Amino acid sequence: MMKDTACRIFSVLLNQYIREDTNLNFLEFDNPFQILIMTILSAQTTDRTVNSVKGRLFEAYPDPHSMADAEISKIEEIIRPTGFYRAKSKNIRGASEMLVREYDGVVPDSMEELIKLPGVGRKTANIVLNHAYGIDAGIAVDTHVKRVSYRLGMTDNTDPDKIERDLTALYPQEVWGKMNFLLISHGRAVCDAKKPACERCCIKDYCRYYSNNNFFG
DNA sequence: ATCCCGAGGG
DNA sequence: CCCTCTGGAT
Repeated sequence: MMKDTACRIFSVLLNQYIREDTNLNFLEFDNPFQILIMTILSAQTTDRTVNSVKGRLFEAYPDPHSMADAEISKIEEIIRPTGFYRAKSKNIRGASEMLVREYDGVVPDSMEELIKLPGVGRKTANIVLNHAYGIDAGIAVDTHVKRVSYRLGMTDNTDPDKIERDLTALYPQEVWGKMNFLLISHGRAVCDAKKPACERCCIKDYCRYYSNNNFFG
């Protein structure tokens, strides 16, 4: 794919997701703690479900200090709809405690330190670095990024490391974090693995999967 | 009834 | 490497 096509896809997606007002907290680069928590919460669920609990959660526990003092059972009650709620609650509380104890309540800005936090692996850490700090941490290739970028034709490979290289070559560094978010969101909301909603896809005109009638072979 | 696919643990 | 955790979408 040509770089100008890739950049066109980026701006169409960005406008679409700003208009839909979904998960704008991921695009705000000003609250690393809430970005971290939202990212942990987002595993194995939908944007809508996460958005449905974030108000109550952050109203009760807006920062690492209050979250570190929270009753686990109270966190569980709030985030239950997002699934894996016992592990997530324990991790969210544990991470908050570690932030208070070891980092003065400040979310660290390096991969090594982030992945020490409970519930934070390389994918989550990567997204936090990109969205909370705008730091060059490459592009985290999860299955959504893999599927969407492959369908669009941004890569011809299914190896995550190769896909990351292809995507980072296609986009300027200052856009990696946002593009990473947009590919994941689009993969969840529209470009479904089994039943992609191509009729309402804002970038279908750029998609080789769509133009080939949802078929590769 | 089945899938989701990240993190952690065995 | 392989398994489990969960509610929600389908």
